Amino acid sequence: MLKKIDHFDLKQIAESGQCFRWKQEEDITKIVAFNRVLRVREKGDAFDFDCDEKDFDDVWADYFDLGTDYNRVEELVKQSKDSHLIEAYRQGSGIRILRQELFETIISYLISQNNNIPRIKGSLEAICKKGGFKIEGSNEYRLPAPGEISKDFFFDSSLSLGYRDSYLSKMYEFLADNPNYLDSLRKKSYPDAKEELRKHTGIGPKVSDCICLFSLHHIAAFPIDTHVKQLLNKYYQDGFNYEYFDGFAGVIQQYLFYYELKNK
DNA sequence: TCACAGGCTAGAG
DNA sequence: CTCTAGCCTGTG
Repeated sequence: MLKKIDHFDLKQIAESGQCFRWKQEEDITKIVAFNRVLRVREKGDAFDFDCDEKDFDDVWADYFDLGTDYNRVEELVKQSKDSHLIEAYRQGSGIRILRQELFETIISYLISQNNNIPRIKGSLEAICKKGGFKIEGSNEYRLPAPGEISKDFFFDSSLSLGYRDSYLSKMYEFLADNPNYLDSLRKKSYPDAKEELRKHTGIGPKVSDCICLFSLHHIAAFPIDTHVKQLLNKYYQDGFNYEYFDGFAGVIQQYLFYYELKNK
């Protein structure tokens, strides 16, 4: 089905560092999420999604954050008189903050610490394959759920997790014992969710913010990793005006982050 | 060889 | 409270 979507650029989103299970296959972007596989192809000024209307409305519209008014973000950026941000926005205005599945996001960002993107993707892929749960009608595997794996599952050097293996092991065990935990997280405010997530071994301020932003959609979250830290020192020596972007700081962070990586 | 990669923990001060 | 060594592993 064909859809026109504003502020939507597949390449920019794929390279914005939110998602580790998007794959580029020639002119098709293959998205693995919610235990499904979605193929998208650009067609002129529209996008061709290989799903029906109902699937799109039920699952993907929310995933792509179509309910958020990115025109308002655009106005905010343009009125900011922040020349660096305006340039960053010019190059990354097609970025959206995805609403990703909570469990998978927690696992992904536990792996992400002190790590690089290819290795993060490789670890996730290896975990999914080792789990062995194939997604119907595709060659992709879904992430095994808590309770579906053995106790020593992650202590396996072929997964390339390094010291993060015990973090994942603990998280899986915890969630298997606390089946309502994720729902309770979804109901919390941004500060409460951030604090709650930090109680787990392996989740510090940055990882917690990433989960809040890229899954729970707390747009005020502003994850500070090594690149954002550098960019803040470089362009915002007098301090970054978080108040001005109140409620949208996370989107702004994405524009700045994307620009920084792209022009390095 | 060595730093560093989308940080965090644990322990010292 | 703040500060930082050490941590798995792959890459250039």
